[in-house]
Amino acid sequence: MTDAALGLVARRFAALAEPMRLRLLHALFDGEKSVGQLVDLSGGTQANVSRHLQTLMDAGVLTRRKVGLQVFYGIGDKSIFTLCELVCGSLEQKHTQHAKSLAR
Amino acid sequence: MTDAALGLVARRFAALAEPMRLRLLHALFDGEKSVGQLVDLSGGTQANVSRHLQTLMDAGVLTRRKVGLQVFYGIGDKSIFTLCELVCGSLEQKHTQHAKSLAR
DNA sequence: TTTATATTTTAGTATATGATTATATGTGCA
DNA sequence: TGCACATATAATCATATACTAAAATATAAA
Repeated sequence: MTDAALGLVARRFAALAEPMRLRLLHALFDGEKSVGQLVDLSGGTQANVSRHLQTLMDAGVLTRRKVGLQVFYGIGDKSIFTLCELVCGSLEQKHTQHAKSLAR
Repeated sequence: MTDAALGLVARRFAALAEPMRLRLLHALFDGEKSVGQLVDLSGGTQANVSRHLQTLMDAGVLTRRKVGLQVFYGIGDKSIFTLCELVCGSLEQKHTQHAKSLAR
């Protein structure tokens, strides 16, 4: 593992290490949406949503499509789905284990 | 997706969003190691390695076993393997695509 | 061209986090 | 008990990043 490779991997994970960005990704799971739609869905401010979308773009996670005044973002890297599923699954498992250990 | 859940997932990804921590995890892929061994393998300082190991512990990623003076850490959450493989695979793909587009 | 709309960018501030140095804790052994 | 070793913690500083408000850009329509 070279330093460069480790840096790239870290950057990819860092892109996913933010609740608002995860919320945006989650909103994109069922297809691409405009910035305005994402603002409504996420409840964030327009500027903040735009900035987070840019961060995700830089990380190579999203696609971007301009249509008139609007910009549509979508999930460009399908590994994102599996990544989120894996983490959610692992956390759920921990959660149920914890619940069981309390019930015992 | 609740706020709490998003926070947990973000925290998990944040644990992996650091080159030094990835280096430590990589060193643990073939089995548990003592802090001293990890210091040697990673090239970091003792204090820094210890701190990062604690961060990974807090994230629920590692196991910890004390033997005499030494403390052995290991990978406690197997989803880590798949997570790293997925990201590496995705980045490799991007890299080769980029190389091909240059050669074209 | 003017106006309105959607998105991006910039500047500033607050907070979080990583690295370093020094110190503390804990454990085995003489 | 006292010393040596392995690891952990504390304090500090520097850097990175998130959020906010304001201004800038870009495009469509009047």
